[in-house]
Amino acid sequence: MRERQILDAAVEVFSRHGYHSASMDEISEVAGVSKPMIYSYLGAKEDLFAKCIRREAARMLEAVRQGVRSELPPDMQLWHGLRAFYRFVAEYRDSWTVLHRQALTVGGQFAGEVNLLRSRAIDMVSALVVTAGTKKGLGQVAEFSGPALAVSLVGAAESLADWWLDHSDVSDGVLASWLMNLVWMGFNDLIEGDVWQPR
Amino acid sequence: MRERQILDAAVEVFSRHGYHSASMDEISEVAGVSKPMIYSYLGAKEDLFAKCIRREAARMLEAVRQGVRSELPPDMQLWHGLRAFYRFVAEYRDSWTVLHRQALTVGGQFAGEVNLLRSRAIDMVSALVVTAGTKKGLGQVAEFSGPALAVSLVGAAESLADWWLDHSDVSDGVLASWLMNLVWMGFNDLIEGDVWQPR
Amino acid sequence: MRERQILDAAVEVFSRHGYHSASMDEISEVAGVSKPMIYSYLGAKEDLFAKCIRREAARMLEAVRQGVRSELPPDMQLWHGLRAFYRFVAEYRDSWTVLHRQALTVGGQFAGEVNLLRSRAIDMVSALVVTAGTKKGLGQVAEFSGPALAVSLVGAAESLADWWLDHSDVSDGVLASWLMNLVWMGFNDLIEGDVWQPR
Amino acid sequence: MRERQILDAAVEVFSRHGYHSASMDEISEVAGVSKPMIYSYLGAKEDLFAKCIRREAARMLEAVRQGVRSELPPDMQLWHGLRAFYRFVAEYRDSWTVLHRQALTVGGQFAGEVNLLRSRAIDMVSALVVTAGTKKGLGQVAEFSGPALAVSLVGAAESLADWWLDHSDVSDGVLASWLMNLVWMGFNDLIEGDVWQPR
DNA sequence: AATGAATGAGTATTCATTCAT
DNA sequence: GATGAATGAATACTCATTCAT
Repeated sequence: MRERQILDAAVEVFSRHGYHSASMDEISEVAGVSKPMIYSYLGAKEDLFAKCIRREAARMLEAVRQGVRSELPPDMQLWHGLRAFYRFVAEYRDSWTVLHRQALTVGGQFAGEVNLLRSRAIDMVSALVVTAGTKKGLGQVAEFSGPALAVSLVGAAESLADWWLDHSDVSDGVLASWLMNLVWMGFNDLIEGDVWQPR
Repeated sequence: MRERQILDAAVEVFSRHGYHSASMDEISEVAGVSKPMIYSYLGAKEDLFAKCIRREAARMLEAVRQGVRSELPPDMQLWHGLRAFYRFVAEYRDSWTVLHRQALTVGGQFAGEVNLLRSRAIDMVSALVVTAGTKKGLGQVAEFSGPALAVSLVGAAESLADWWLDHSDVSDGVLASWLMNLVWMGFNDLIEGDVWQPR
Repeated sequence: MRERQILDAAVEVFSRHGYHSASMDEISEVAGVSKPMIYSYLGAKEDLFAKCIRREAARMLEAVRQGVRSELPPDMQLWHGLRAFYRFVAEYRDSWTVLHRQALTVGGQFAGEVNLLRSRAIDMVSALVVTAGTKKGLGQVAEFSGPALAVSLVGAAESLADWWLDHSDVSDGVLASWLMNLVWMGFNDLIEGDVWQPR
Repeated sequence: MRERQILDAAVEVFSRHGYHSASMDEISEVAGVSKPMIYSYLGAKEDLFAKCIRREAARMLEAVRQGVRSELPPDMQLWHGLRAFYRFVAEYRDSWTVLHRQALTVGGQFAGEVNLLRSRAIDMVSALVVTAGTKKGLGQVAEFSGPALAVSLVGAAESLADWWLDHSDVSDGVLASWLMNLVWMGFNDLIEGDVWQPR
C-alpha cells in the first residue's frame, strides 16, 4: 500500500538524519512518491513522524511480547523478552534508532508517543517482577518502587542496545545474559561468584 | 563574565528547544546580549553548542567525582556517586537535559563530546566494580564484560533520572538506594527479601 | 522560459548595482519570481552571476562575429566588427555594463570568464592584423607584439564604448571610423591629413 | 601623520579585496590604528575610499606630468608621458589597482573621482594631439573628435597596463613604444614597414 | 488520483558604525 | 585623544507546504 511505502521511507530517512535534518524531499524521493501524496496520506511532517513512531513502537512491543514465554519462570521470561528485544534491534536497526534517538529531539512533542512505548515495556517488566516477588510471598519489591526499578531496567537495556550497535560481535543471548546478571543477580552476587545462567 | 552569561542562556534555550529549534535570536535575548556578541565570544551556533556540552559535561563529572568518597567500600562509593549525580540533575536540570537529550540530535556531530562524558562515567563505574571484584579475589566480573555492565548501569541511572524529572517527590538518597538494590542486589536477592541499605 | 526571465532580471540588477550590492531580493522582484525559484533554476548568487556573464559574453561575441564580413579586406573587417560591437553596446547596455564594469569586482572569481571573452576578442583582432601584415609580406607587426597591440586596441574600443554611453549622439559607424583612424592610420597620418574612410 | 598612515593602509586593503570585500577591521589592523580613529580622521567607508582615490589620482597625474618634457616634439612628449605612466603603475601597483579596477565597482558612486582623473589625462593627450595638428596647419583632427581619440588612447594605455601586470618582463620604454606604434603610426603604416622609434 | 512548479516565512551570519570609558 | 566593546540592520539561503493542472 502507498501508506506503508511512505512510512518505510520515512523511518529510513528519519533514522539517518534525525527529525529536523530529514527533508520531506528526501523522504518523497526514497518513497518513490511525490510530496503532495505524502501530505495527502499522512499529513504534515510532524504527523508523519508521529505515525512512524507509533508504528515502530507497536512493532517492537509485539516482537517482545511474542518473545516472552509465559509458561516459564519469571527470570526465564525476562531473559527471553530481552533476547527478543535485542533481536528486534538487530533486525530493525532503523526502527530502533528512530525510537530511541530521534524521538527525543523534537522538544518533547513526541515524548508522549515514546513514553507510551516505554510505559508498556515497563509494565511488562513490572508485572514480571511483581509476579516473581509475590510468588515468593514478598510484596516488598513494589515498595522499592517497582516502576522505578522497571524504568531502570528498561534504561539499562536500551543503553546496552546502543552499545551493541558498535560492538555487534556478540549474540543476543549473551547480551541478554549479561543484563540478567546485572539486574537479577546484582554486583554483590557477581562478586561472590554467583552468576545467573539460562536453564 | 560575558562568556558565562551567554553560555548560561544558551544552555537554557538549547535545553528548552533542542539544537535545531533553538534560535540564536532567542539565545541572545535570554542572554541580554546582542547576537554579534555571541559570535564574537563563542563562535557560530555549532561551536556554541559544543561549548555548552563541554562545560556541562565537565561540571557534571566534577560534581560526581566530588561525591564519591574513595575511602569507603565500593558499594558506598557507588551510592554516593549516584546521589551526587542525582543532586546534580536536580540542581542543573537544564544541563542534564542538554547533555542527555539534545546532544544526540545533531547528526552525531557531538556524539563525540557526549560519548566522552559517558565513557568517563563508565570508567568510574568500571573501576569500582572491578575493584570490588578483585578484592574478593574474583576476576569473573570482567568476563561478564565489565564495560557492558557499566554501560547498562549508566543507562539505568540516566533513565531513572529522566523518570525522576516527572516524579520529583523522592529524595536523591532514596533514588540512589533504589538503583543500588537493582544493580547491587539484583532482583533475585530482592525477591528473597535481601535488600541493600547504606551503612 | 523561467530561466531566461531570471537571467534577464539578474543582468539588469547586477548592471545597476554591481555584484555585491545587488540583492537576491531585488533580482527576484524584478524577475517577478520568488527567490527559491532563482536558487532552484540557477543556483546561488555566485553561480547566477557567472551564468549572466557567460550568457552575455556569448551574445556579444556572436554579435561581433556576425558583424565581421570575412570576404572584405582586413581594414573593412575591423571596421565592421567595431560597428557590430558598438551596436551591441547600444542595444544591450546592461550586458555591456555587467561585462565591462561589474565582472571585475568579484575578487578575480570571475576574471576567468571575462578574460576568456577578452581573449576571444583579442584573438579576432590579432588574426586580422596578422593577416593584413602577411598579405603585405611583412611579419613585422607580430614582432611589435601582436598580442599587446590587440590588447591595446580592445582597451581603446572598450574605453570609447564607455565614453559613448555619455555621448550617445554619434552613430556607431562614426564611432568605428574614429577608432579606425586611431589604430589604422595613427596620429601621424592624421596630422598629415591622411584619413581612413570606409570604402 | 595619522591620516597618511591610514590612507596607505586603506589603499593596500582596497587594492587587495576591492571596495565591498575590504573590511574596516582589516584596514584598521593594517594601519595599526583603532577603528574609531579612522572614522574620526577620514569619515565613513565611502569617504575613505573617495579620499584614497583622490590621493592616488593626484599622485599619478603628478608623476605623468613630471615625465612629460614640454620642450620636445609632441610624439616624444607622448612617449615620455606613457613611460612615466608605466613607471608609476609598476612602482605603485596598489594605487593603479584601486584606481583602475576597484573604483568602478561602487555603482558609479565614485565614477566622478575617477572620471576626473581620466579627463585630466585625456586633456593632456588632447592638448598634445591638437598642438601637433595645428603645428602642421591642420585643424582636421578636431573633426575626428580629439576627445574621443584621447579617450581611446587612454583606454589603450590602461588596458596595456593591465596586461603588463601579468607580463612584467618588458621595460616601460618598450611598452610605451608599442603603444606609440599603435596610436602614432597606426596599423597601416606598420603593415607598410613604417615604424615609430624614439629619437 | 497525482504532480511539477511555486512560495512564504524563517534563520544564521556579517559589518559598518558608535558609545562608554 | 584613543579604544575596546557593543549593536542595528541587512542578506543569502532553505524547506515545509500548497496550488494549478
